[in-house]
Amino acid sequence: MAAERADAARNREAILRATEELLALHGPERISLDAVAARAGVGKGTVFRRFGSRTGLFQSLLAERAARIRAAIDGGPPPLGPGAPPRDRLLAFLDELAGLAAKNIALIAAHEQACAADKHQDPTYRRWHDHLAGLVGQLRPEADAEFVAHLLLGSFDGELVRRMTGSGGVDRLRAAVRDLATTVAPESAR
Amino acid sequence: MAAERADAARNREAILRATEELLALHGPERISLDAVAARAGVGKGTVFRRFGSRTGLFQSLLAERAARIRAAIDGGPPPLGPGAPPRDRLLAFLDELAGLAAKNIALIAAHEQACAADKHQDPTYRRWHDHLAGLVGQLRPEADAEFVAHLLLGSFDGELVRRMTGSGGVDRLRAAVRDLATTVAPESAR
Amino acid sequence: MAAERADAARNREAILRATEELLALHGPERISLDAVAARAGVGKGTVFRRFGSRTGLFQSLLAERAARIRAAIDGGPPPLGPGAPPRDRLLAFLDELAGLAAKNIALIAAHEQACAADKHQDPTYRRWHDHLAGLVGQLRPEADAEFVAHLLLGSFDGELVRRMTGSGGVDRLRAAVRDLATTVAPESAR
Amino acid sequence: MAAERADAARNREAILRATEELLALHGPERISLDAVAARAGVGKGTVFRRFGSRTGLFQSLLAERAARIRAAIDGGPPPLGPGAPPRDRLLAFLDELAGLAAKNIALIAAHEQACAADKHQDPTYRRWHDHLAGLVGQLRPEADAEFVAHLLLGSFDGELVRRMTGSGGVDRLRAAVRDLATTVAPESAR
DNA sequence: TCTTAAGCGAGACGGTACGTCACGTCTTGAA
DNA sequence: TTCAAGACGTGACGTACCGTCTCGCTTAAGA
Repeated sequence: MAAERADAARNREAILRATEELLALHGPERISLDAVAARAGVGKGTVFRRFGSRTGLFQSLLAERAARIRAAIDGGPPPLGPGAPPRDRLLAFLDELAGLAAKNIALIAAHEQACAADKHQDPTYRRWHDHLAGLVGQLRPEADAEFVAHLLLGSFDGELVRRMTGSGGVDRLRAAVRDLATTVAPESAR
Repeated sequence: MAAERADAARNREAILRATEELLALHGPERISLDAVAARAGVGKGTVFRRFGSRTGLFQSLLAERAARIRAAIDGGPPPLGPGAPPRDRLLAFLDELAGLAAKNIALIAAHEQACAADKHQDPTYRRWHDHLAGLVGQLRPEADAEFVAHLLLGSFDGELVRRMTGSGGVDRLRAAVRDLATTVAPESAR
Repeated sequence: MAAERADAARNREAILRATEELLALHGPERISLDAVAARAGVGKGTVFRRFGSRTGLFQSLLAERAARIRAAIDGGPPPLGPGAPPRDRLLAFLDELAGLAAKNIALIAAHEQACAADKHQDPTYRRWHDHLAGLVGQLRPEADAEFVAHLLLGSFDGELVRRMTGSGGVDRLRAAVRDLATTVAPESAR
Repeated sequence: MAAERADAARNREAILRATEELLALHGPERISLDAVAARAGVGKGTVFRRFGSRTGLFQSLLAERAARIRAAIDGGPPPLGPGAPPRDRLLAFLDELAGLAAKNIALIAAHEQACAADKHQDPTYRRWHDHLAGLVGQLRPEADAEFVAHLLLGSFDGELVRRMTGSGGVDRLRAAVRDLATTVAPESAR
């Protein structure tokens, strides 16, 4: 795999930035890829070459936003990173996701509508899910960890996040998620 | 309000049946309303006259499928209906939903993609949510009942249900939901 | 065949007018159907619904421009219409075409590039060709009338017309065509 | 001007041969330069470096096919070459073109669609046209030789040639062209 | 039973956004 | 350092499908 060409990288960046700006301006709805291309100053074909489809574009953008969390989980310091007890990691991770979701409501919403049925195929979602399932498996071996992990991630559904932060701010979301995690993994566990 | 004309009722029925058949045949993806209209043997305008939009069509279909549950909740015998302790009602309700979801995966998926951001506006969803939130509020007054109710309903996300029933059958889903409910509302509660 | 809907007719007209205007403004090259749609104030889908393709659009426009000639040939007064001797009809027809071509260079050029290999399928071209072939067949029964008719229509090739009228005006084209016709059908014939 | 490098010449040849083969295989339509490059076993950039554009490629191929005629006209033996009376040269030249066209229908068609509006700029076409115009000018000084020459070349339009040879074989085309030439330049002339 | 108008059915229509295609360019690596 | 390979940028094209609109017909209520 050769390195990405310089112009390709530049355009990739421009497209992602344009998408962000449009999300900020118009909300998640009806952001046409034509508009993205126009704002990025590239042709529409370029958008499709780079990202394959509407789905791919939003997946890439989400992956970018989530890169920091990903790094922290894989090799960062505890409690997010490896080394801390599972319960602490779980709480820290969900708290981190809550913060991310609250700051990226529009992106999350757009991502959801674009990815639709492929939600479970999205690399970022899978990573989060696998991480969660691993922790839940440790904390509650008798539970259906895969199922519980999906449900926990349901906390960051776009519409739900909008409602929660709309009345109560990010703190309401954080508290609710924390309470949920505490229920799933009571202090007695580990 | 005059009674629905005989032909109108007949067409309404034909459209719902055609939608079901297409869902069964092709899965939830890409069922165009043109196809629905064609299979129902009616014009496309009729579909929109009856159901308003793609969203409305799937909402109506879901409402139809959920009618039995609705009746049971509102006035049926315990434990689903009024009268039983909240914890029993919760478990019974979620179990009922699991059965419904497992039998209507394609419809659920189509409903999700059609309703997208309006999910929380759907009458059936709202009814389920309000019912759940009420029960959760009784069982765990300190929790964010609204939030928890949404999370619980996340169990019946189309893609998730497909995965669960795909490996483990409806029993896996039922067990997981039951376990979840038990966690949220431990026997000690009430 | 039901009558064309009122709005459809209005849009059809708007699209044709927009095409004309763009042809007049930018010449025959690179008139995108997006631009046509935008100028006509309709969606692109409408253009394609009405005219099927780029080819169909220009064919329709040409047919419109040629309608007068068509009517004159089919039922107008001599020498263009029926009744006059073939030689007179031939001369009159070619003269008429020369005038039409000179006034519609941009359209002709666009039509050519759009229709490309389908040139012989175009209804207007076919009508002209058949008319010419009929006359030639009468005037010179020994000749390959079909072939000659195509050749004569070659006089109105966009690029050629541009060159002829560019240096010599429409009169040069008219004279050359007349001379050609005289050669093909000398006065002695009929 | 340095001699063409050996590999460059080899590539040039490979590209022309690949183009011919694709023309023979798929007809004139939709031969993409990507396909040409792939079949020639070279990169697409090489095609463009050698021939400049799609237009240039087909022009070069046509020029190659027409090289024999070109040599015969410029310095070959009569009646094609210099020395014969204009009328004989005209007839011989058109007959030669008819043979060439009949054998290269696909190329001619591809050439036309590629060159489109630039038809008159093509070196081969210009050479033919100038040659014809010269002869016509001698035979019929009173005629618009430039115009007539273009018209005569219209005999070798791809679609027309296809039709003529399709029903009647190359002989029909030859006869029609000969008859045409006889009309333009009757025996009495010169 | 016949008339009539209100509602309904059918599908043509308008529009938006998507993804494709193939041309011509340009960067990168190899000779 | 020059040239080949092919990844890249581009934007027009045609398509799919949603929701609207019009027109002709059916139904049901009144005479």
